[in-house]
Amino acid sequence: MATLQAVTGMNDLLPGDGQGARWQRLEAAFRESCRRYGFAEVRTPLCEYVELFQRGVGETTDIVEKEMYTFEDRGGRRLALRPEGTASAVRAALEHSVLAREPVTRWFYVGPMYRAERPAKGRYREFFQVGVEVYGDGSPAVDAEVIDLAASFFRDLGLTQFKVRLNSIGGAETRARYRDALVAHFAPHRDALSPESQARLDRNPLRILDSKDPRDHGPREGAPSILDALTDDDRAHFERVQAFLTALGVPFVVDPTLVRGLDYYTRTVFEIVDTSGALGAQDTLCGGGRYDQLFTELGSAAPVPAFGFGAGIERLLLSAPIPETPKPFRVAVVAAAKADESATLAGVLGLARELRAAGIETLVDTRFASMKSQMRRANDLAATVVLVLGGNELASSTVSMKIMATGEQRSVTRAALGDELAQVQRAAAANGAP
RNA sequence: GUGGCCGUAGCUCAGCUGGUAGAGCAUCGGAUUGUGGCUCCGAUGGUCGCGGGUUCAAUCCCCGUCGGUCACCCCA
Repeated sequence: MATLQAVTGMNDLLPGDGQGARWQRLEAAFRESCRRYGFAEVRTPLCEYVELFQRGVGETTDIVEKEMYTFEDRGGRRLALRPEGTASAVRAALEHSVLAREPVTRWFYVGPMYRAERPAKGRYREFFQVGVEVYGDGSPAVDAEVIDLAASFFRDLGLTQFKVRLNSIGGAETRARYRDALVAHFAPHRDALSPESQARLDRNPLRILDSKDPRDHGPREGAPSILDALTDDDRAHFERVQAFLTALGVPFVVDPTLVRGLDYYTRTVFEIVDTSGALGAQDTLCGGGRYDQLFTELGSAAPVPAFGFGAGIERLLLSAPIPETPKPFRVAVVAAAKADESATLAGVLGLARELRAAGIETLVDTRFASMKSQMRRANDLAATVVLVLGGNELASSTVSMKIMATGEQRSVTRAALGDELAQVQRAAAANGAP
């Protein structure tokens, strides 16, 4: 390629393609949900020491093993672009002893994440996530409340076709037991498994369960369910999560094969998948769960229960019918190109500054181009009103005010302009949407 | 990372069995010498993704490469 281009899998968002407003509305809706549920924003660097993700997300996960952007800084330190948000947030909470100051921490974040995967629809190398985290409260009520937050946020975006999938992978004891049971089940079928799953059998047998390779379907028949391996405590926790969700009226389906690809999860795991088909294979809108061991793994002396989720903005935008924003009241000031250029443009700038100081969105056309051209541009930019300033107007301290919707135009004195515009704005608001 | 499909004007695309390119929209100008939208007329705009090969001749066939897309993998 002769011309410079953006890095593979990383996108520009340009004004005018209609997407910027949708991003802003989505983020606003998320912040509003977080406000209602009592979460506050945390911002962390998008770069961390590699070790954080190795210890936090897990050495053997695909994310850490083959998808992380890592590099050395000038001091030879090993850094990584964050592949997800939770490890950084926990690091920040620990580093600043946040839980020494409050019993429960509720954070949300919005920002870019980086994974060097092959790009596809709804999957990019730089992608944006929103997410929430709760630290310090191990109650199953937190699990249900946060899942409710996610579902409620999605409904606010106008999403109706989605499904909450829920599972419990228990704590360390449960997982050790279940791992043994799984290995015992799959070992006799080892040769029938896909090559990937044969490797998983040794490293992370749980992942065989959600393999989509048809070769793994047969051996999977009759495999033990993790739900049967839960300890009494883990089972009680899971049952209470379900009871709380039912009480909240959040529909969900329990799927014992749901396993997440990050090592830090314990007990509750969930994801919300899009069922509209708008996303193809990348149908996971949001994923999360409980990670009661993560603080300890990152060096916390005391264990801290934690729960959270992350959701992909690009994917939400692909399936959310976020409506267009209504047209704002907007004034364009235009120079009649017949008078003296400097005097007229000075007048245009002065008038525009006056309007802007009054809080009115004001566009100027300083090209000193033909009236036709300027009017056309004002129309393209969806100006509600165009104010024309030329030799005549300057001489008489007036402006020509044209209301674009009706084509009506009249001369208005500078003194009366404020009131006249306010009147037009009221009329436009009355005519326009809601 | 593996496989399939696709890369032609700013955008969406057409281009026959190989003979060096077109439309619509957009942009600019004019019809309307200080007035938008609709209509009409005109203009600008392309190393046919890039590199190599076959051929008298390649947008077209072959190979490579870059990018996109779909599936797998994985995941948000």
